[in-house]
Amino acid sequence: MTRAYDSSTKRTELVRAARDLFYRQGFHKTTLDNVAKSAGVPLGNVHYYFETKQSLAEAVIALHLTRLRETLASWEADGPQQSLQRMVRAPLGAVEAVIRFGCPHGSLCQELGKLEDSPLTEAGNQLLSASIDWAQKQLRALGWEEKKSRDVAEQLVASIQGTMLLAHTLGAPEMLVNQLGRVESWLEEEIQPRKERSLR
Amino acid sequence: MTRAYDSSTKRTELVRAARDLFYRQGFHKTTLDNVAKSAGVPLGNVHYYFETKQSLAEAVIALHLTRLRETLASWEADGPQQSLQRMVRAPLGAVEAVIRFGCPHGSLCQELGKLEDSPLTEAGNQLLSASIDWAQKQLRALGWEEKKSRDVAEQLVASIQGTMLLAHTLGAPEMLVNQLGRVESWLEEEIQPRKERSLR
DNA sequence: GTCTATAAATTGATAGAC
DNA sequence: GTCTATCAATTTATAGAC
Repeated sequence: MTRAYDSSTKRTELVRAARDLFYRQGFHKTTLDNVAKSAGVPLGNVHYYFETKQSLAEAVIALHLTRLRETLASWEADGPQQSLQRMVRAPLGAVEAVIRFGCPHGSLCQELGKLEDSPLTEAGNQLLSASIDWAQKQLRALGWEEKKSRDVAEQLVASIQGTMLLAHTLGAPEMLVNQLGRVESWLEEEIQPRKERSLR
Repeated sequence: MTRAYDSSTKRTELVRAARDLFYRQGFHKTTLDNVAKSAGVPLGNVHYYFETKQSLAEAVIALHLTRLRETLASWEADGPQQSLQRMVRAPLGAVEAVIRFGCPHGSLCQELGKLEDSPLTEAGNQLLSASIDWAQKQLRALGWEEKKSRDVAEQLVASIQGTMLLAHTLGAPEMLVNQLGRVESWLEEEIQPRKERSLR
């Protein structure tokens, strides 16, 4: 079955369960039995919907991508600057999860990036490039040139990702809040520089 | 055997091999057989030196920490500002590895951070906190106050980590070079602000 | 200390009944 | 389509000879 959208409840439920478990335990540590149990499906039945664990992972990434694109689009209502601010603040909407498990996209990319010649590696990088491209688009909408908008978009996503990694590793929610605030201030300054910048 | 330093060639060789494989393949994907073969030691012999895979991982982290502290100390010769510059530039000394496998510390922390109540999680976070603490020490040596030096040290390490994650995930060495250059510029500006900052 | 052989458990994947 | 039962391979860990 190769439909882009599958109405099968069990298939959908398997992908949802896998996405959750891959986030909380990592891809390699999660077994098909874990996924099956979490989805309320017998182990053997998993292979009716997904030939291999890898193809299940591909469906998980596709789900991540769909959700991500929806989320990014939903941030665009009030103009580019507001959009970027929402991106920076997004992790604050799930502080506890970020502290316990890190970034769902970033941690998955780390893990999949170490596979050799796997389609999963390629699929995974879309999760980060989608965010960078979107951030660049916002900066372009502010009238920025190609090169500078790309540079700042990359720096922005890197800062957010690095902040989540640190706060997760050190188990420090207050660091997440504080450092995302600093990223936000930095971004504001990039967009609207003041000649005499006062310390906040 | 609980010696801090063990002259046993085979034990040392096992830890070295494990460190390398954990970096290139990840912790969960690496089997004890992989480690044994890479170290030139029979599988069964691994358990003479390390009771469990976890205790082997603890030794790997201890090795990382020892090396990291040596490296950080080696950067301190020419004053705080030079020290921090060396930290930012450090990934440039291993571009290919960073692109293929990410940051040895960051990727390990991501993976170990998802274990539940494991001593490995606690051990892993020292890899990042050691870098933050060291960076803060350099800023303190520049006369900075406690709070601001902590904030900037965290932001610096987060930026470097995020940059490595992005460049690794997207397989983009030029991004690593370019963005680390931007981090360096940002850091210079933080340390020696110019009233009228010219675009570089 | 070092090694071979193998146990014990896990896990991705398959077969085949219903 | 759904499920049970199980295979085949892998992998952590142990036993015991040398």
